Amino acid sequence: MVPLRAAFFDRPTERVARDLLGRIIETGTGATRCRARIVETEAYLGEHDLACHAAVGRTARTEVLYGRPGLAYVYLIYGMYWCANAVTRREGLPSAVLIRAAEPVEGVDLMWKRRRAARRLVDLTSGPGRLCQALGITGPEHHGKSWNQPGLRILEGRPAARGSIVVTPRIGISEAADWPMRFFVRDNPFVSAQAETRKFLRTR
DNA sequence: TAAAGGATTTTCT
DNA sequence: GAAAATCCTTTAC
Repeated sequence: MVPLRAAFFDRPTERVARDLLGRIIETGTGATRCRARIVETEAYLGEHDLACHAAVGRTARTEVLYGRPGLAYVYLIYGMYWCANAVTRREGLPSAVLIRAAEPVEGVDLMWKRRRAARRLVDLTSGPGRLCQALGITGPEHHGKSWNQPGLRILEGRPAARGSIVVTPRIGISEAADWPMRFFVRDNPFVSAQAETRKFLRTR
């Protein structure tokens, strides 16, 4: 399978977020290779977007967001979990897509080992922290690296059909004006079980 | 099923 | 010192 190239990520962030649905995220090589089909993403648009880490400007933490399209922005959340993003748009424009959920397609045994708390299959990769744990993505190992290299890749796969994609408005899940746009595959069981998503699915 | 609280560390006020 | 692009467990209805 073919990895996505930098040009894929050098486009408006919302476009990249939508187009990543159905693509294959891959970690490891040989016996440790794991693959999963991306089913949920979020768009963080830039300094003007209060939901985006780059809203605070250029700091040590946000430096990678200003980097080349196609880099991995990996950060620690709540002191415990890693979250993985793909940097979008040209160098100097700080924006990224958070990969929130995926559907395991290869290396599932290893995912079960890494996700000790998981009881059901959907617990493996339904959420940004869970996904990183299942795939073995960490800041020390992967932050600032390219998504197009052995051991850390996003492959072309087959993009999700347009009719199967749901896009939430920035205002629509919660009242917060700084809520990000969320993109996901309709009715996919791996779409994050986060309360706001469930609420949105019920009321639409 | 839902709501609440704890874990744990970095970042910024 | 508080909040954070989260997850897990416990407790309550």
